[in-house]
Formats: sequence, C-alpha cells, structure tokens
Amino acid sequence: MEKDDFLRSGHGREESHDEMRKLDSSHDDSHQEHDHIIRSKLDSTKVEMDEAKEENRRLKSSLSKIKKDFDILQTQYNQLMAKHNEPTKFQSKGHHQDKGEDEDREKVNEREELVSLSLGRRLNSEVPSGSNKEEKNKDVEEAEGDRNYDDNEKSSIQGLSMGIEYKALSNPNEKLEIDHNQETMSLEISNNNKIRSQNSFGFKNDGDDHEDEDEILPQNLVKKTRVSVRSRCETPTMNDGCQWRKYGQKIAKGNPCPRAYYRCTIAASCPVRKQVQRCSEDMSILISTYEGTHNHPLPMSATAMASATSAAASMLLSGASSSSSAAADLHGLNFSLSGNNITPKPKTHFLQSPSSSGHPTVTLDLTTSSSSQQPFLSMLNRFSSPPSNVSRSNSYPSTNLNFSNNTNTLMNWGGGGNPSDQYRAAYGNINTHQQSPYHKIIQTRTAGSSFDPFGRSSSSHSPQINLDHIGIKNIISHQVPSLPAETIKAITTDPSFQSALATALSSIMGGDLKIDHNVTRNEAEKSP
DNA sequence: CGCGTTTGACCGGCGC
DNA sequence: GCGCCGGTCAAACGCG
Repeated sequence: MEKDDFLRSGHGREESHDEMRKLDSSHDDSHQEHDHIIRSKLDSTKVEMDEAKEENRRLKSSLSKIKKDFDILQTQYNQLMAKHNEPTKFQSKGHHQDKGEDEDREKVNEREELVSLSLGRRLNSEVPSGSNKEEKNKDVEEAEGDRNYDDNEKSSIQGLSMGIEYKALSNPNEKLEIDHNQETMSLEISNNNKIRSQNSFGFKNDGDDHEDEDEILPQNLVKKTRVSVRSRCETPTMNDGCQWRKYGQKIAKGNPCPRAYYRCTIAASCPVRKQVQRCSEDMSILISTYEGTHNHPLPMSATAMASATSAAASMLLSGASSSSSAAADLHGLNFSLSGNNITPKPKTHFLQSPSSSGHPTVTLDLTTSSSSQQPFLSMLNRFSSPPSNVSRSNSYPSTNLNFSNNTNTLMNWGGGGNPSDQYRAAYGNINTHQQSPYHKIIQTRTAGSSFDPFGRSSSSHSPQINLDHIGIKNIISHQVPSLPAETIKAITTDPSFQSALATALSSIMGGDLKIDHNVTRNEAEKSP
C-alpha cells in the first residue's frame, strides 16, 4: 500500500502529462500513436514499479534492522532500569575491594558498553568526595532522573546529555548522503583543563585513579565546556538557525579581529552564549564558540548545529577529550582530538581562538576540505536559515528537508532543488498522508515532544531513549592523562558511537516538526 | 517607539 | 597588590 501511495504521489505529474498527450492524440485520431503512448507509459510504469519494489525491499530490511536494534536497546535499557532499582548494591561498597566489588565493577563496565552520548554535567555542588564508584552510581541515578526534571531543576543540572529518540540507522556505517555545499568540516577537540576520564569503552586514561581525588566540580565544567565551530564562511556570521542577540564585542589579544559575544534569545532565560571571531590567520575562517545548554526547544534549523556541538562535547566528556592527539572519522566528520596540556596544538590558530581561554573546548573544524566531511556540513546548511544577508523580514528558517523517495540509503537528504519543493517533499507527504519512506520515523519523532539537542529531551512520554541511561558514564577530574591515539580513535570510530551520533542527527532533523511549527520567529542572525 | 547593536566601563580570574 | 585579559553590563545610538 505504501508502494501504491508512492507511485501515486511520485508520478501524478507524469500521468497528467500523459493525459494531455492523450487528448492531443485523440485530436489527431491517430490510434497508432495512442497505442504507442500507452505502451510507453506501461513500460515506464513497469520500470517504476520495479524501482518501487526495490525501494520497498530496502526499506523493509532497514526497518527490520531498526527493529532489531531497538529490541536490543530496549533490553539493555530495561536491564539498566532494573539495576537502578537496586542502588544499595553499588553504594554500600565504598572502598572495599572484595570479590563482590569486582562483580559490581564488571556489571558497571558491562552496562557502560552500551551506546551512549551522555553529555551530562551537573551543577550540583553537593557532589560528595566519596569514592569514584559512588559518584559513578550517582551519576547513573541522576541521569535517570534527568528526564523528569522541570526547568528549574534543569538549571541546576545543566547537562549536555543528548536526549535522543531511538531511531537508529539500519547500519551504523551508512553514510549520510547529502548534496554538496560550499563548506567542509572536520572535528577537533581540545581540552585546556586537566581532565581525567573514564569512559564506557572500558579503558581508563591512566592508572592514577587514586591521585587527585579532588575532582573539578561539575559546575565548573558546565560553565566552561565549550564547543567551537570553525567554518569557512564569507558571511559575517555562520547561521546556525538559532536566534542570537549581540551583547558585546571585544578585541581579543593575539587576534586583530574583534570577538563578538552573543546570547540566545529564543528563550529569555536561555543561558547559551556564543562567541564569533574570525581566525587571524585566515580571515575566511569563522570561529563560532558555543557555551551552555539550551533550556528550550530549538527550531529545526538550529538543531543540526546544536546536536553536532553536543556530540562533539560528548566526545570531550567521554574521554576523548583528555587525549593527546588523535584523529578519527565519524560519519564524515573528522574528529581530531588534542589536549593542549600535553601536546602542541595541531593548529596554532587555536591559541587565538576563543578556545584558548582555559575552558575545555571542542572545536568542530569545518575548514578542512574533505569529501567525507561534506555530508555533515551539508546537513547543517540544509537546516540552517538562509544567509544572514537576506532580508530580515524573510529570515525564517527554510527547512530544506528532503525525504524524497529516490534514495539509495536510509539517510539521504540530498536531491537539491528549490527549498520549497523539498519542504513539500518532506512535509507535504505527511500532510497528505502519502507516506514517504520516512513518514513513520517522522511521526514517531513528532509524537515526542520538544528536544533539546544541546541537552535533554523535554519529554518523558515520547518513545525516546535518552542515551544517558544506556552507556557511557564519565568521570572528569583534574588530570589530563595521555590517552593513546588508538583509544581515541576507538571511541570515535566505535560503531555504537557513530550510530548514536548519526541517530541523534537524523532524529533531530526528522523529528522537530512540532518544534519548528511552534517557532514563530527565527531571525537570521545579524552580522556583528 | 521598540528592538538590536555599539562601545566604554566594570568585574572577576589569573599570573607575576 | 597590581596589571592583564576575557567576559559582561548597560547607556547611547541607529534603524525600521
């Protein structure tokens, strides 16, 4: 039936063309021509039917994979929930090193092997100085509770946890095929703070678990963690779809270009700040640095960047941050990691960038030219508002979503064409109940409520899985260990991580319909 | 007139 | 304690 809808929706225009032609032919009274037309029409329809069948088959297999993944995650989630219901099991152990503790540790490790993009950082100042294990358990419990926090409570737990609706790619390694754009990107992570982390992949940064027990208070990290995006951008600012108000400008030392300070104005109480500065070495490079967590739903046009930055931040927190220097490829993103306390910065201009201020900073470097980086950037652009040089009255974000049918992979937003057509392709299908292959996904996503790509899902009823609860838990403290590059690569190339990130991006893009429709105004940001 | 930007003043952290 | 620097504030200003 989907196939029929597909055929009807996809080829209606052709049919009407043929109708016209039919009329013309009847005018000529040429039966031969008429037969020929019908035959050719039959042929083309046949071909299209075959294509539709093929498409259908692909989608079916994708669906089954998704189902399978979902079952697995569901099981794991249930296991976690069960474990969380027995908190004493972990808490009462303290520093004792007995066999039971080892068992618990194994369980924790087992649990942490699950897919997660936990970016949670908490402002709670009552973080006990107890054992790491206790803190870890507490983290899990708090993460569990995050979903239920209201806004007030959120303010005290400004996590970067990504509440991600489960909508996995059928294949984590599937590339996001998106048409090309002018900008390219890679990801670079630097960390100016001394950070030690333990992550879900079963490694620790070094053996000094017992030294430096005085960890950085989470609130410090919340305040200081930043995600910096470097992009080649001719316009004064890179439009990320969010709404910003400039509140200051400063000439930073070492860079003749002024640094502009923006704050998010979508919500009055939104703590998110952004700094925009041109790179002194290459004026065509724009460095946008984001800090904080949106405490409100974002327009779809802003979610791509927000999710990208949150994903990058997750890497920072998941141990990748505390690395020396490494690089990896993540769904077309080049993740290169650096900790400037350990190794020379791979790019000197970082010293002049806003990330040099001592904050743990994740930098998304969109400036390196790599075809594999195109998809992600295209994604950002696709969901961004028109350039800021368009008239402000017309600066509502254009959603260039295209869930067109002629896709070879599950995640294909390509197709180009004019944005309104793409919008129709994406939403028209939904409104007219002509199911695009992604209709169900969109519906599922729409069923959920708002989503904060920087932070957490604000819905507790939607069929979302906050990956906070199913995997990586990180403990960040003062010391920057030197994580082997292989380890970092292992993180970023981990299929689970890739899949989670891709899922995050895809779910955000596919699912913020509700949010987007609620957004009544989203001006393109003005140039500083 | 309202809203956003500009820009000098101010504040706090950090290093010496 | 002092100076430097990054970051923020808020009055003045400009624009639609």
